[in-house]
Amino acid sequence: MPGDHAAVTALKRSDLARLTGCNLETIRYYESVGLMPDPPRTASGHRRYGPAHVERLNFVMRARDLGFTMEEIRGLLSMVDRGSHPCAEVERRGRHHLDVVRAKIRDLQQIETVLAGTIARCTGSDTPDCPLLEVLSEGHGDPMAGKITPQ
Amino acid sequence: MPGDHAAVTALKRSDLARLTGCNLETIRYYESVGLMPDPPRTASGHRRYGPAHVERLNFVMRARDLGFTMEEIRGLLSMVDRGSHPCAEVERRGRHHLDVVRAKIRDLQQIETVLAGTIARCTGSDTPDCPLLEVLSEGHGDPMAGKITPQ
DNA sequence: ATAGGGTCTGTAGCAACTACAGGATCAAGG
DNA sequence: CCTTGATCCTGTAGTTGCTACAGACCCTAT
Repeated sequence: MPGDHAAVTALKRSDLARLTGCNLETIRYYESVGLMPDPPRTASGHRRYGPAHVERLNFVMRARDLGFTMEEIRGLLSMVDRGSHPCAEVERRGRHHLDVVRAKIRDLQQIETVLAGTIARCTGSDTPDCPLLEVLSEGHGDPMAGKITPQ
Repeated sequence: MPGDHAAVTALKRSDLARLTGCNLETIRYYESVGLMPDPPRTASGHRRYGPAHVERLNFVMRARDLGFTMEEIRGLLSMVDRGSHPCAEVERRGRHHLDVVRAKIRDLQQIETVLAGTIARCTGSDTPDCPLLEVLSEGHGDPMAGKITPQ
C-alpha cells in the first residue's frame, strides 16, 4: 500500500524542525523535559511525528516567544492536556507573567537612563578621563539608587 | 605590635561580602574567572582583602548592575589595568552595550503589547475559551510578525 | 554494495552564578 | 588547655534554555 495516508503525514525530526523553524536538537530537548510527548518510533527507533506534534511545538514556541518560562509553559500545557483550562486561571498566569515582563522592562529602562546619560558626557577623545569609568569606579552617591535586577 | 595598620584593614571574605553586598560564593567565582585578582593568603590559606579589592569588586558589581556581560567587564578592567583607557574606546563599548540594552527593551515591549492586548480580551470567567490560549494555539496570522529575541 | 546523508544516544558546553559536601582552621568560653 | 561553633577551604553539581558534539547506527540511491 504505497499511498498510505499515515505514512504520508509522518514527519521525521528534521521535517518537524523545518516546518516549525525549531532547532533540531531543541525538539529532542523539549521531549526530554516533557514539553513534547514522546513520539512514536519506527522499528529501528526513529521518531515519527504527526500534525498534533506540529501544533504542540508551535504552541511551545509561541509561548517561548512571549517569554514564558518552561515551567510556565509546562503548566499551561498540562491545563490544556487535562482539558480543564478556565480562562480565569490562564489569565491569572498571563497577568503574572506580564508583571514579570514589565519589571524587566523597568529595570532595563533604568539601565538605559544611566548608561545613556553617562555616555552623553563622553568626549570621545583620547583622554583617560572617562565619565563611564568614573561612574563604575565612584564610591559616592549610587547612580542606581533603586535596586534593580538586571537581564 | 597589636595595632598593626595592615592587619586592621585586612578583610575576610565574609567581610568583603558584607561590605559590598556581594554574595560570598560569587567573590570566589569572580576570582576563578579572573574578574578579581587572587588575594593574598594567610599562612593557613585564608584570603585577606584590602581596600583595592573592595574598589575592584564595587566596579564589577556596578558594571553588572548596568547589565554588562562578564566578557565586557573583563575588557573594561583590562583597559583600566593596562592604564590605557581612552574615553573614545570606553564610549564605543558603552554605546554598543546600550544598543543591546535598547534591543532587549524593544523585544520586551513587543511581548508586553501582545500579552497585554490578549489578556485584555480575557473574560475572567470559567469558560474554557481563552484568548491567551487561542493566541498560543492559533496557526493563522502570527501576532509576533517581527521576529524577536526573548529575555 | 557502498557512499553519503540522516538519525540515534549520551554527554559537555554556554552565562553567571549559587549551593552543597566534607574537611581544615579560627576565636571565644569554660 | 581544650572544646565548641562559626567560618573558612576546595571541588563539584545544580540552575535555565538550549546548542553542539562524538561515535554508532540506519536508510536511500546508485
